[in-house]
Amino acid sequence: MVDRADFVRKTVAMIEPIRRARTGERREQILAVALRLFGERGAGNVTTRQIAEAVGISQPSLYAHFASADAIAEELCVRSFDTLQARFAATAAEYPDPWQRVDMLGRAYIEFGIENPDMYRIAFMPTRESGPPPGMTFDLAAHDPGLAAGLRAFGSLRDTIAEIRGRDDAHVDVIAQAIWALVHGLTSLLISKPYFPWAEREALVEALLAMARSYLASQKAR
Amino acid sequence: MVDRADFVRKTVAMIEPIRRARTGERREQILAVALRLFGERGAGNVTTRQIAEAVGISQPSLYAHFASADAIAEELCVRSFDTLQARFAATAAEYPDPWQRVDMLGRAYIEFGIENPDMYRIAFMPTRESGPPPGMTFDLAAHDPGLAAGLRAFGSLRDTIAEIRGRDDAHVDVIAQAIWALVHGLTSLLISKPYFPWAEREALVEALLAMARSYLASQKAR
DNA sequence: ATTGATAGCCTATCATTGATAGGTCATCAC
DNA sequence: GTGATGACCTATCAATGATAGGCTATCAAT
Repeated sequence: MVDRADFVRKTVAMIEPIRRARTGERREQILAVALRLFGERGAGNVTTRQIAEAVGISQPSLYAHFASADAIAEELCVRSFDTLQARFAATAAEYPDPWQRVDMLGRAYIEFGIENPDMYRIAFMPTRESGPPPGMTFDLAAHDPGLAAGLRAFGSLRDTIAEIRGRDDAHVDVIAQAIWALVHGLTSLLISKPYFPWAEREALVEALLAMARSYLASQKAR
Repeated sequence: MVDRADFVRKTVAMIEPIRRARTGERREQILAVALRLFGERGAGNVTTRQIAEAVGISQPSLYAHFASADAIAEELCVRSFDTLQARFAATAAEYPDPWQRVDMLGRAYIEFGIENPDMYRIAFMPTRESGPPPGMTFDLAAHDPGLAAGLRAFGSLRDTIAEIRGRDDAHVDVIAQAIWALVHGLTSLLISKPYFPWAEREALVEALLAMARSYLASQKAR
């Protein structure tokens, strides 16, 4: 199987004139191919050899462009979450009412996760626990780019909660993190258990966001 | 490294009289060792050779007791969730008031996840999406024992919601699943992002459960 | 045009991993 | 005893991520 693919690649290389990709060009090509394969077979079922074959280069050549196999997934993940951030920014701009905005941010988040299950999985459902080695609690982002990208998006939610609760409220972080947990919970379950007999998705989303709303409302009344 | 461990095992085997474990005995021993190693290094960082070495047998011998490496983790996972079910049953018996019971079930769930991060990860944060092959939507449990075990526990929550909302309320499933998503969200995030600057855990738990409570209360008032 | 450096690519090869094949032998029921 | 069972072993696979070391297309500076 691999030998045959390798044979094809070599044969093509003999017939076609040798053309090398320009700096950065091949790198983008690898990312594009990897993204496609991730979508087709799931991120966990794609090997470096499959990527290399699809690109048309040898497997070790990948390492000239990326430090490791994970680095490829990581970069795709960061880029993917940058689009979430953009979506959040657009949503925030569209809904001046912070109450409505929280709702729409939550929906955008869940939607993003469902549309990009592989990227979401890499960022927030890692196999191994991520994070810096013990004793290094600073610079978390450098050790978990996926988290860093996700959190830039998370900022929009936190700002909106601050707008509702007042910027000085020490509870803002608690509420923002709780709402994050809430939307993450549904998103990750829908991704990891697609065959579960779920209730209608819209009803679930609405119920969860209603929980957040009624909590915020009850807190406001105090 | 492996050679040395192998040498030690062989030497011991030469000195000690050959003693074979009785049927079922070795199997339990393997599970116990695997559980310990999972806790020490994380479930994803334990290899079959490490387990075999710790048990004192050769790596292929594991396959006389388990069909695959995953099967070991799977069995531990099922057993682990059976303890959650027991905990749920005890909690349900202790709190006759369904409102209070929902609260305590949620707390028990989160606690369980934090105390058994590896088992929780295996059951609800799989690397690949679980489920039956396309076209086979029945008998989900047989294809995902971890989920099956978890859902037996989930039943307690659903029953409690039914007690609050009335058994005929079609919304019971939506609410129960939403609350499940809610507690799962916090649990999985605390497990996968332990280094994140979380707010105080108790405040987060309380905020999330308060969200569920105020939603249930607002629904009741209608 | 020549040259030197950069970088893209290759072949060969590792170590590690989960898993299988086939044989040996302790144990136990009869 | 004796045969069946099954626990165990050695040898060996194929697949995977990764590294070592060499070749050469490309391009800027001379």
